Amino acid sequence: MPAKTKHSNRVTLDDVAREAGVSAITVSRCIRAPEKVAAPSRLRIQAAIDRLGYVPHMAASALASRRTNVLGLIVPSVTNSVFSDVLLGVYDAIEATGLSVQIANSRYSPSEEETLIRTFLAQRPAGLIVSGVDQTPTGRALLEAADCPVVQIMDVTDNPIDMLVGFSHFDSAASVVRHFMEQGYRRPAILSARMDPRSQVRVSGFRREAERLGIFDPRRVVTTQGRSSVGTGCQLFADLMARAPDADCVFCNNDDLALGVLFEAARRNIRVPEALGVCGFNDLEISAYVNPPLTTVATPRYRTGQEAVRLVAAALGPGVEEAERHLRLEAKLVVRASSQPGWTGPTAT
Amino acid sequence: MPAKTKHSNRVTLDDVAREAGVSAITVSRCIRAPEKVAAPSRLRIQAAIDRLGYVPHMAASALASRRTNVLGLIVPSVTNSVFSDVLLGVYDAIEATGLSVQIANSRYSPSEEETLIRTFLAQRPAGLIVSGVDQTPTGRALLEAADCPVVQIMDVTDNPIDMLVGFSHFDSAASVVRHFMEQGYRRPAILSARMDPRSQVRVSGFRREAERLGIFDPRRVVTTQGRSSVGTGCQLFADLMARAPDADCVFCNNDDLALGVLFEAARRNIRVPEALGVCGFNDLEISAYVNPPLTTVATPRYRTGQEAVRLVAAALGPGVEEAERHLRLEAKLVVRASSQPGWTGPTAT
DNA sequence: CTGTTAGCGCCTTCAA
DNA sequence: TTGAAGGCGCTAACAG
Repeated sequence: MPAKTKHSNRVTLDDVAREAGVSAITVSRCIRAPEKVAAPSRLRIQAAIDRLGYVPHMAASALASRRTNVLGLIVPSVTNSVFSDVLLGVYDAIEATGLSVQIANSRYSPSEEETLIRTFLAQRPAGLIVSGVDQTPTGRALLEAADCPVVQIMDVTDNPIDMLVGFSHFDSAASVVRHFMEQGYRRPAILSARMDPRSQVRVSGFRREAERLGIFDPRRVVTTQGRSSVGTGCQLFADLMARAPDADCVFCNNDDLALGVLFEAARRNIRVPEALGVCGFNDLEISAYVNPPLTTVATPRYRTGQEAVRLVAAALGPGVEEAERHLRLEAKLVVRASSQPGWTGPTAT
Repeated sequence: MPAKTKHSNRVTLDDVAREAGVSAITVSRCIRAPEKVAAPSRLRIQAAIDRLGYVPHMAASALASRRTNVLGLIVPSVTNSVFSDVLLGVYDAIEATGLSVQIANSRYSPSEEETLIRTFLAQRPAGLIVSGVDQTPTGRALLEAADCPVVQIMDVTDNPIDMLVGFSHFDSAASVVRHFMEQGYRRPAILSARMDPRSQVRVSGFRREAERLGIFDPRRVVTTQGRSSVGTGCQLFADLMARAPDADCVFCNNDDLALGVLFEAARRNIRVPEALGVCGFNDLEISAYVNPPLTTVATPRYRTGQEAVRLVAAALGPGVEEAERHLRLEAKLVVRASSQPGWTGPTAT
């Protein structure tokens, strides 16, 4: 039998095997489970690997073993710091698992998300993490049929696809309204950009609670389709002042917007929190340092990423208890000066 | 509902072929180059694919064709907005290419980066984008030996590995010193956190230019190993005030730090820009909106991501002209109120 | 335009 | 502890 002709100059398992004087499968074992290979062989193999600069071929490995170590992660945005914090949690948690993350960006588009779900599934991922609970029907069906663990994150729902790590946007928004009320504010406004499903839920949470307390006024709801940013916050606040100058406090659907409101209010010499209470959403790092420090809702973004990975890893292992599959985290109101009229001026932190 | 499924009931190309009454290779062609398949067959195949819910197996495809469509991207941080903007550019540019991005996070560690280079190479990526030009010798050797296009981004060097898209950190920093000088400041300070290679170059750019102009004072160089953040900016500024209260302007190695300085200065009733000129680096979105608006160096992050992908795509196609392989972008000083003593108070934007 | 023949590089199974 | 045989699902290179 003629020697197999090699069409590429790649170093393969066979090359290493020959170099080490063992068979290919032994090299394979030596890489995946070194303890199952005798020490002498192991040493020779390792030496051969180093000498030849062997790098395993993942695709071949995936094909033969029918599994990949790819954890797919679909987020609506890579720039939004909300999701970059989730990423951080994911990356930190992934280390212990031997999995590798692959991020995809749906740009807040359900149909793009569906395409990405397809793409990921084509790679037979070890697991999949998707953002939110509002997949398209087809996307949902694909995920339900997927033979890998699936985790929905950043929101809660009554009928998750598989596993879930999230918190209630509705409740968070409602708690902000109550906080304003407790601080003595009576004419709350809400500012919101890009109306993705979770933003919408926050808006309705705000509305419901305000209605319940008898302090809702539709004039004080200002939204835009544009993406959320500090600049948008300035703009929306200007719009609000034009439409409903009587507003005495404002819930911004995220911290970017709230920061914009703070800066714009400063320019207009509107005193926060005396003349205007401000509350954001997410608790970005900067929010604690602006003047006045921003009251906001701290969302468990890092932890969400971490836990999602943990759930996938657990599902890949022996068995998961049903109780573990749905993790409802808490988003906590962090009260700072921007919503406390009793505040007395800038102080060093 | 998920997991634990027996792994033999996958729909394969053969299943589709049988269903459509053609051979597997025809189905394969129909997916990759529909125009090379007769219309009737194509219709039957498409119908079969839909009926069976066929999803191609990437690993098998990669193995057989000896190529993947994975573009590996190694960044030192996923949360740093500098890199998330690069990501945005990458994602926007990738669409036209049919490639798929895979991000890895080196956490500013050269050795982690080396590991990631190995991991990526194991997947036979279509291309690789790495941050900076300071890979470990081994990492560099791996990349030089890689049989795929490699792009270094966010910095410049005389001997790039392969292709490059970046700008000069040294020159940028020097231009900031000159700007301060022109505005009448004479005792410049520099604040810097996490001393990654690019930050270091900026510090030396600042130092050299200040020395050249005869206004350098080592007391006014304040650095820390911690990661850069708004809080760190507050802290470093406090340190500076303790060490060298005579400083009349400060170059912050990035906008996070500068924002912290602005907020901390406000708390200390230090007037910017009259008593203190402030300049940041990167031009984050928020910097234009704070009070006073922040002078900073606008770095071409989005474009860097875009161009890097374009270079890879071009290298994958027919032929690239040598001239195209090294792209030196420009980082531009954006002068705003925080460094212009002539500024007269807050104004709406 | 379509099919046949061979692998791609690795891992599973089973035997030694 | 190690090895031999076979195949994972797909595609390059040729025929037809």
